Amino acid sequence: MLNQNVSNTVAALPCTSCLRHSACLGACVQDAVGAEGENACITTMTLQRGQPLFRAGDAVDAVYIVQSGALKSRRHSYNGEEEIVAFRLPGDSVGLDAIGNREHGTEAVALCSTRVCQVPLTTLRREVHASPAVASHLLDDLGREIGQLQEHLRDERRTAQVRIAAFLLAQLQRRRRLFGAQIDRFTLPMTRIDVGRFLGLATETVSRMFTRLQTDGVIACEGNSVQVLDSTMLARLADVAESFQPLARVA
Amino acid sequence: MLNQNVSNTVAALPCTSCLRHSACLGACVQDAVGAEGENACITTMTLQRGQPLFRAGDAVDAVYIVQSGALKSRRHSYNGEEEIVAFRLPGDSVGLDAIGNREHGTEAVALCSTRVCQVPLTTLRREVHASPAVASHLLDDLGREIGQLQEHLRDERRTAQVRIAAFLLAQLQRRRRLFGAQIDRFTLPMTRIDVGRFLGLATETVSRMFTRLQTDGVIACEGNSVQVLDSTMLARLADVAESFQPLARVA
DNA sequence: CGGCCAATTGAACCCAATCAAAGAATGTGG
DNA sequence: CCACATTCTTTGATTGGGTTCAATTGGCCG
Repeated sequence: MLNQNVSNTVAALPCTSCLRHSACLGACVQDAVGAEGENACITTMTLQRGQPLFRAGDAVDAVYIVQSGALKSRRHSYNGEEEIVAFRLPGDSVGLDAIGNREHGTEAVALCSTRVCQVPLTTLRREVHASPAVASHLLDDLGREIGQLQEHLRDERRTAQVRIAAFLLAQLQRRRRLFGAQIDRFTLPMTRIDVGRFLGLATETVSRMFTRLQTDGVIACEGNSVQVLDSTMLARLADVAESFQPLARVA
Repeated sequence: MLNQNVSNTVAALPCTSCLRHSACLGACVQDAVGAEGENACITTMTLQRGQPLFRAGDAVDAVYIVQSGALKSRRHSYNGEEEIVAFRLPGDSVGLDAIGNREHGTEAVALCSTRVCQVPLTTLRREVHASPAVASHLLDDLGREIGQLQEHLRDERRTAQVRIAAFLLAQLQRRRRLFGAQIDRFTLPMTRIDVGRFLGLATETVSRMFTRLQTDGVIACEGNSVQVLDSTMLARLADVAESFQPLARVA
């Protein structure tokens, strides 16, 4: 969509200009480092659509935080097909999944014009020891990463419609957390193809589920802009849809 | 199977008696703490089959390392069905997925008589700051946790037979890494039901795939003891089975 | 022995993948 | 600015793999 010719700029912008400052690992590191080390620590860069932040096999030398835009973390299966492991939205850390490794196992690609904040790994490792706040923040982000993956595993047993509903809700919930507005109307930064490769569904199935949700009056969408008309029904589809039975809790 | 009446014993055994000492996070912490704090730091406990190490909702106050036996990390879906997130084998950390949270989101249950080593979270957090080795080890274990979850996500697109083959290989490879023997013959600590709830398959499908692998001469199994007859074929089923096509690598 | 649980096998059904094709949207080059 | 190319999206028809339902066997334990 917005495919301006923005080059891969690296600037020493102050991280304090970031909207997500309070919840940002990078900002936390910067506070620990102190103002004097500002320029040596945090840098920002802008990626255009399709541009990789890092590739699989690249050395792990930094962690990134999304300031605006969106990325997908992906890898390729043995037959060469794209598998999307996670979408990275503003406030998310990128590259944490390679911590403990020398090389990245996945690659991160911008879905649209995207600004990220870079924290060198040497700085991060140093501050983990120096600052309890940084260590705590890092563990929080890692825990979030694990939690999201575990949540994603739920999809294994779900039907296509439930997966789509849960996916939309996840997008909603995360956006609700980040901002405080635009709850019922937002724009998906990823294509239907991306959604399919994230959820393990064929593109056609994704499309069909979107149209079904539309005909059922749950959502209205035009292209990638989605409006939630009946959030109650959407939540019911995502959660309770599986438990219309008396639901006896297992001991 | 082996369901002796072993009670939940807590003893101050020295961690050095553990076979997996070199690769164990707990041992690493103990080295950092020093010998004098030995008794106050690391304790071991034995669980019998079905006994929980911790439950969902429990306060996160320790991390555990499996010394012998096996556990499953599970939770319950909205309709009350068991979802198995991971199996924990000797050398694995248990409870790391809740780091960054106050409460456990999953519960860990022993699959058989199991001995685990307990590292209090206060000790761990303290040593993360004090010892670079502990910090590095912790990040390694967290990275492994994330890597396993990402690997598990592959299953989404795979057929039942490929899932089972990959599952057996994962068990094999991990056991091969841990010990140095029993490569082609081993005993699965989990039931077919557990395998199904881990892989997102019906129990009947798991059973069918096992019998198919048997009739194809890939494995021979009697109960939970599995013997791999044709490891090449097993690996081909798990990996290459998806790419009998000319396989054009995506750019 | 009877009850319980795990495992196995068969038959019918169902959801999602696949194949096929056309339309919409976006970007490119003349 | 328009024609063309490419990618994305949508819809229909068909197929297939896995679930579901159902029945049977075998082991373990009270």
